[in-house]
Amino acid sequence: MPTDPLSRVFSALADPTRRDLVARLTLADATPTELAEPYDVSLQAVSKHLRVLEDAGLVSRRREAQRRPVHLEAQVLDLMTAWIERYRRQAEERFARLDTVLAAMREDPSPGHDSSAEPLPVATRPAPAAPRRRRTGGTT
Amino acid sequence: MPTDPLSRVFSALADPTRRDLVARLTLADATPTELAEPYDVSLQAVSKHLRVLEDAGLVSRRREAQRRPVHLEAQVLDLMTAWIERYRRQAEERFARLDTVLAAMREDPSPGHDSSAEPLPVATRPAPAAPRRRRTGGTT
DNA sequence: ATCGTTGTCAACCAGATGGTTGACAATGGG
DNA sequence: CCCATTGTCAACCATCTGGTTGACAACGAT
Repeated sequence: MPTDPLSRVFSALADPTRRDLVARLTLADATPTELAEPYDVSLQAVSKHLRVLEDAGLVSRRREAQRRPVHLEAQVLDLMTAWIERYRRQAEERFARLDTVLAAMREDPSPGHDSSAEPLPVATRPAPAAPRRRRTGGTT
Repeated sequence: MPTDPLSRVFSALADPTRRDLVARLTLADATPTELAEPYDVSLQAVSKHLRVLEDAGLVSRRREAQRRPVHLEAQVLDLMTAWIERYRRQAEERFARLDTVLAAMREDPSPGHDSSAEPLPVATRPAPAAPRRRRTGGTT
């Protein structure tokens, strides 16, 4: 229930219909009936989808006579972009670091370290708690 | 089942534990046991999470003695970024267009329009109350 | 005042999801 | 050869999800 915001956004966009709704709402606000028109499901179903999007902060609804136009709140997308980019970048850096280490090893092959043959001590270190023993690693 | 790739990726990242797994894997490959260590769930549960991530193409597993190191495949993140950015940009363009229209209206207040107080006729048009037919039953 | 249109709420159902425990496959160390 | 370690598979369970239908709330029109 009190699912964190990021989970809600990802979850909201994990459905093709909801992604399509978002896509269409980038073009213009629209009412539930209009939004439902192209799909082969009941208006109620679409209403539920809209609720999910609203709970995720992706859309807002205002009241306007009988209709309730839905409006896209695109800023929330930035939340995801931020997360994704952060870790994509981090993954890239890891590769860069790994290259560096490999290069260094090639130049100075002094593996005087414990025989534990940790091949990529910097970039590959997994977790601190585990009985790290050796990591019979392939040199990739 | 044959859920589309994008849905699988979004869905995979809609879980905090799985996002954390991804985050940690940006730092280094790791085995399931190592990955499971910080969480308060069984190894089997983590194994399931990893399967979800694998099905989404976010990680790969290789075999290495008894262990199965998990490796992050960060490219897949680009899939999401592409989707998000596309529609974020589209939403922005819509705002830009809207500004243009508003500016034009200010310069050339060609009124005559019914006083229907539709403040944003172009970009916001939720539709002219068209006699949209009801969603007659199933298009099997 | 009543009716038609629009949309939400409620109850219900089938299937997916996340967790559990127990069994067992795979592999290297003794 | 046997066993300990590592991880997956299988069955089971509770909950969430997306869909349905039916009722009804809100509002404008007549």
